[in-house]
Amino acid sequence: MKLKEFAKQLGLSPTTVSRALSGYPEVSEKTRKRVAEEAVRLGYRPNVNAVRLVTGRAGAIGVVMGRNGEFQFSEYMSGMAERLDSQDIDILVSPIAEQGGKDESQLYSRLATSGRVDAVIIHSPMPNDERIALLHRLGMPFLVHGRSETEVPHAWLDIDNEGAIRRATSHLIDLGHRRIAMINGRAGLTFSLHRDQGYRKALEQRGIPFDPRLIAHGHFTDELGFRFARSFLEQSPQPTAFVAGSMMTVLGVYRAVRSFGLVVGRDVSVIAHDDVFPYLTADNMVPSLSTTRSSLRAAGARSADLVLQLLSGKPATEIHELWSVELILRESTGPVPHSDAIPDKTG
Amino acid sequence: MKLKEFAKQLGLSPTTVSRALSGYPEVSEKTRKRVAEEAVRLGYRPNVNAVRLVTGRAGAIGVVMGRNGEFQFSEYMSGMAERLDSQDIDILVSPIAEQGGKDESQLYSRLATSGRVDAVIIHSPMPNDERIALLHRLGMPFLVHGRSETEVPHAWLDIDNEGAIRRATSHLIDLGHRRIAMINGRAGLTFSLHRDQGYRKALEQRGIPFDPRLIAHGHFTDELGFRFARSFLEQSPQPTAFVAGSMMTVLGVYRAVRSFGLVVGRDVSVIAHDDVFPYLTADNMVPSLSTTRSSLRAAGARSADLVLQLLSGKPATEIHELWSVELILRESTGPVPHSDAIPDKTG
DNA sequence: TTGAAAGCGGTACCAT
DNA sequence: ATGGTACCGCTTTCAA
Repeated sequence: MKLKEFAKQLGLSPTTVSRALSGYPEVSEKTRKRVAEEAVRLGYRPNVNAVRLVTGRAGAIGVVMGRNGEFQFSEYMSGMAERLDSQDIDILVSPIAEQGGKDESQLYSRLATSGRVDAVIIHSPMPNDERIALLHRLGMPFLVHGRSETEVPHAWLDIDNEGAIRRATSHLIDLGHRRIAMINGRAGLTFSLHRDQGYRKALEQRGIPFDPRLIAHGHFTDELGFRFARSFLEQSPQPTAFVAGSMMTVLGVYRAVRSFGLVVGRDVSVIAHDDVFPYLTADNMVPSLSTTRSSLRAAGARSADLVLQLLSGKPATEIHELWSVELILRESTGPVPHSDAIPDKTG
Repeated sequence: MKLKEFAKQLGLSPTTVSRALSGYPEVSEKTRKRVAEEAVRLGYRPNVNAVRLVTGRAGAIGVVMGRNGEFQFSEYMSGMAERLDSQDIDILVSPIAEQGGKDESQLYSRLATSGRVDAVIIHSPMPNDERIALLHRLGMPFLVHGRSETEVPHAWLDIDNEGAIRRATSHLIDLGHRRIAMINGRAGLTFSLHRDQGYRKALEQRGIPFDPRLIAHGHFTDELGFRFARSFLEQSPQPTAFVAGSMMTVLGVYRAVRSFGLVVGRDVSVIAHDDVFPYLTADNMVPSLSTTRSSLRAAGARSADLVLQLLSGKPATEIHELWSVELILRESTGPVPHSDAIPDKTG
């Protein structure tokens, strides 16, 4: 059913019908109501492609997905979807090309110039991210999930990674830990850097020297969690605590600790960042896991909001949101067990 | 840059340029090459919305995401994205409405009648799935990831869930297990039913009575894996083996087994279905986990292929693909330990 | 308050 | 092999 046909059935002009459906004020209330009812009854829906062509709006937000299907992705997307449910806006997931390569910028150029999206959301930015410069140059509105340090103005939503890890590390220090190992995300990404900084600042505050042998970077996988944790535990002296980047990482860390005949929460403390997944929860781990927590789903929902604001004209420079992170202590963190623990006297 | 303007710069008509870019045969090779080069140089890209309007094709495939961000989602999407990378086809993730409610059918109607997608992919179908009837009625091409038992003709790609679980269960029986617990997916979904059938057939073949107290259904979460496994282990006699529906489930199962002071692979055997995730692997579990394995990423890629075939005119009734599943034995499965094991003499 | 008509940016039929 | 032009289905001036 097309507009013209639908209008004819109502005995109105396409113009009036279009206006009625779009909520223009000059249509009489009576007419508007009748049109709305009949549209439902007869199943009339505007052809989105015609609307998009004539209005110049795509009615879609682009999300570029990393190559290796990250487990965090669906949680974030669910949040976005939830928020956009009421709006008539689509989410476009882009077949992504190689990491940071030429292909990737081509992808963004294509997205921008072909008019299939009104805005783009970028994930896992780097401090000096090319994509940000590129999208800015192309004039495509975008939101950064995470942050960058580039001069280029950009809207962003991020969690306080530095603060979260600083508090987590400080807490471990308070418990008497001195050799604290850190299993962080991929090197070079802003959030990994922020977490590194949080870790180092906490040590610094207490005058504990930073030991590069106690820090590792890589994807958030069970396997890397295990391998890194094992290699740390092979050191002498052993670390007595771990700060892990994700729930998946922690699975590997727990296994590694057990494989050394040690007990998490007694011999070794573990704390990790939790993005809150319905299928894997910190409370249910044994022992239950102390975490820095921030809902990724909520971030997705809020991201959708912010993009909408961006599209309705709010300047990118005014869209900066930093979320604080909860620190939730459970059973996986405890005092240093051995007599060689040096109680802290400075704080 | 618009077609008209671009054509003028080349000293050609819009018609010729359009044809050259779309690879029509009647354009001279020389012209085609020049047009292609200049398009890159001047950055000309057809406005997709204009193209969509005039051709009637949306250039997008719709995927409806479940409400609760399932962890499998990103893996499947990655596969699709990988496959569609070369094509100029978008993936539209729909803000999903309630499970099977009116909202959901409205969502599909909207997708179908508004022309934003050329085809839709349906997940987690039920034996008599309303969505299938609906999409068929609406004339929207669709692929079912999984299967249904409806009369309505539909294209589908599925893995052999029944065969996989039958083999897994048979293997456990071969090892001497008689009380085998099954933690399956959500009740009512086709794949859960198929797995139930595989489980029951394996028992039947060996004359082992089916005990409804040994089967449970629910979401694939760590927590449910734990709770179900514990409640099974509280029974007397205890089950000596578990068939689990997913990698997340198995995390809970392992924990539950340990909480009873039992050892997986010695006191209790465990086997699970593995969709193959980069972040959580069967090989790395302790003990390593025996699995029925099938790549969800590959399924995503193949799904994209099949949808493309569907769109190029292949009848839905000719698109039926059933993938067999690998059975991979690792350390989590072993013979029944106790003397009360009754060796099987029938097979 | 309503309607007529001019596009939005392409594609593809019909000529040449 | 190339060009002129009538659409695709809708929004939005402009006029009534």
